[in-house]
Order: sequence, then structure tokens, then C-alpha cells
Amino acid sequence: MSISSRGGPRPGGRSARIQASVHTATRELLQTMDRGNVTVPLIAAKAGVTPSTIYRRWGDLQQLLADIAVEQLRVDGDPADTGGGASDLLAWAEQFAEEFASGPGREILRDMLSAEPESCQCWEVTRRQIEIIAARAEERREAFPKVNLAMDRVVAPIICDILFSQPLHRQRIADLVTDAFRG
Amino acid sequence: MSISSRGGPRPGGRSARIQASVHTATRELLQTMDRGNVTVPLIAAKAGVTPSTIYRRWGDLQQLLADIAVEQLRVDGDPADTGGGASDLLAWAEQFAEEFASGPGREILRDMLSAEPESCQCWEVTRRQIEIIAARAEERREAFPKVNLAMDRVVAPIICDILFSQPLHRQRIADLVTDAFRG
DNA sequence: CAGCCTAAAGCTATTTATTTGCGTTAGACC
DNA sequence: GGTCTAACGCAAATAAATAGCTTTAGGCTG
Repeated sequence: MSISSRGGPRPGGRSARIQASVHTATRELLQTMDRGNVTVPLIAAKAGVTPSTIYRRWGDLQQLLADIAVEQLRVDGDPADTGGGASDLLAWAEQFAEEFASGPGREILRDMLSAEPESCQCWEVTRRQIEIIAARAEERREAFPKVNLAMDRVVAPIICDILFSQPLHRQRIADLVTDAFRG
Repeated sequence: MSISSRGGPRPGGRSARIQASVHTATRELLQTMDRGNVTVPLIAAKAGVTPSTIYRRWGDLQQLLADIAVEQLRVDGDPADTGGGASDLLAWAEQFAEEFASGPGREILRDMLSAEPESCQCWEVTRRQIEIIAARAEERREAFPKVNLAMDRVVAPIICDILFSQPLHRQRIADLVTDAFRG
């Protein structure tokens, strides 16, 4: 009997309930107070679980925060359909930048990065959004840059601007998008 | 009498000695063991100071690590002069990528990012390196991209590849450099 | 160059976070 | 229903971080 073929209540049930409870508690705390003051015991108390539960499931605070951040990226759903590939990309980039350029947003991005493993799903999730935009553009038979190029020309510079605290104006984003269309 | 006009032994002397001692101890520990096992009390013991000294001067482990990382960036000195702007940029980018693509290198980059403040001198220091290359190219009356463009087209994608654990081949870097020269 | 003055370091006690071992429970599977 | 185990709760032990107070080094003045 292999480990994976047997196994107890892993996916659903209590575990899921606790995960939701911890996630909610964390998000609420992050709205109330500075990220630097949020601690594992605090989250545990608000979520109604013991700290050791959190340590065992997530390892440490950073990985928990990263987990939550990635989840939030997902729930944002598909990028808006504005009728054209170029404007889709611009709209998406503006929203993305706005979301992460703020103090808290920057902290979230950094949390995602400091979490060790493939938790850097951040890049994958983002890429998938661009793929959706690209697919729509193709359906309409529009010209649209390769996804890799869009990541290099638009996403990478925006992320670096955010991480290294460079100012990020509206025009700057528009320029990046324009550049992406010049193969 | 203003604070800045009086003041005790701030720049030189004991403080400098202790900073050097702590930096050295940290670097040595990082070579011996995993970054995750390095703690402030450990560093303090090896450096022959009390932990509270480190906490007061650097705040926490991340800021100390970031401080050291930036220092190491500096000591690497000017980028090599290979005789032409394009090859200078390529050589620099290859070395940069190699330095940070490794496991420890990635961790260093992440440390620099998680340290709060303008400690993100990482970007500034890097930019200055590109400026040096650009200045040399101008002296030779070569064509060379604007520094901002080089940062966007070469540095930003490389950093994102490293941070998000994308593979980073030699050819990939060469392509990025080539792109940068297509204004 | 002797003495004053203070920023920075030491020391210690206290608080807070993290780890660990062990008993308990929920719920997946037969 | 019964069994079996991953995940949880609880509590004790360890380790890290903070804070108060004392001591020291070394820049500055006279």
C-alpha cells in the first residue's frame, strides 16, 4: 500500500476549513495593521487555531503570506476584454502596476519572492494572464507579440520598477506596451 | 550646538571595527552553512559581539544580509573593457547572470529585495555599471542604447528570470543584448 | 594632552516567537 | 459502522528578539 493510495483526510473537510480560517484572519490583519507587526501567534489567535498548526502547515510567516498572495492573484480572474489586444495588454498592465506599486503591494510581491520554492507561481500566474490576452488577439486575427516577448518587454520592467522603488507613471507603462508591439 | 556638529565616534574607530567583524563573520558563516540556518545570535558569537549590538545597528538579519550583499556588489569593481560596447554589455550580463543564478546568488538577491529601504541600492549600483559601459562606448563613438533601455531590455528580464527560477541559458542572454541594440 | 561628553557597545532580564513530543479528533476508505 | 492516519490541539522546552541600564571608546575642547 503506497502512501498516496491510502491516506487520510487530506484535501477536504477540516483541513480546508482551517486553511480558509487562517487565510481570512491573515487578510483581515493585514488590512488593520502594518505587515511588520503581523505575527504567527497573532494570526493563530484570530483564526482560532494554535500557532503550531500554522508552523506545521506553512513553515513560517513568509510562506503563509506568499501562499495568500498567490491565491489573491488567482481570484482576480481573467483580464478584461477591451476589444483589442493592445488595449487589453495596456489595461492589464495598468491594473497590475497599480495593484503592486503601493506600499502594501510591494510587500506582497516581496513576500512572494522570499518564499522559497515553486511558490513563485507568481510568474506562472501572470504569464497565464498574458496568454489569455494573446489568445483573444489571435482569435481576432490581430497582430500581437509572442507571450515571452510581452513578459520581457512589459512585465519584467514593471516588476523591477516596483521592486526597486522606481517611479511608475502611466506614460511609462504605455511606452512599455508600445515597445512590446515593435517585435 | 546641533546634533551633527557635536557627536561622538560615529564614522571610524570601534564602530568600524565591529562592522567589519560582523561582516566577516557573516560571510564566513554563509559559506559554511545554509542561509536558512544562519541566525543573528550565531553571527554575534562568531564575531565576538553581543546579539543586541547587531539588532541595534542593523535591525534584523535580512537587513544585515542585504547590507553585506550590496557591499559585495560594489567591490566587484568596473565592468571589463572588451573593446566594444556590445561585447562589454554581453560580458557584463553573462557575469551578472552567473553570479546570481546560483542558489546562493538567488538568495542574496532576495535578501536585498526584502530589506526595506533604499537598501535597494542594488538597482543603482547595477545602473552605474551600465553607465560606465555606455560612457566608454560613447568615447569610441559607437552606437549604444540609452541606459534606461539597456536596463529594461537586458537587466530587468535577467533579474526576473533569476527571481522566478526560469532557466537562463547563454543564448538567452545574447538575445537580450542583441534586442537592446534594436532601439 | 587631559578631561568632558555622548554614541555605541556590553550585560542581563524579560518578552515573544518557534520547535517538539505526545495525546486526540475528524473524516477518508473499506 | 469500523478502522486507520494525517492533521490538529495542548503544553513544555528552546531559541530569538527586545528593553533597561551600565560601561567604554574615542572625538572634541580648552
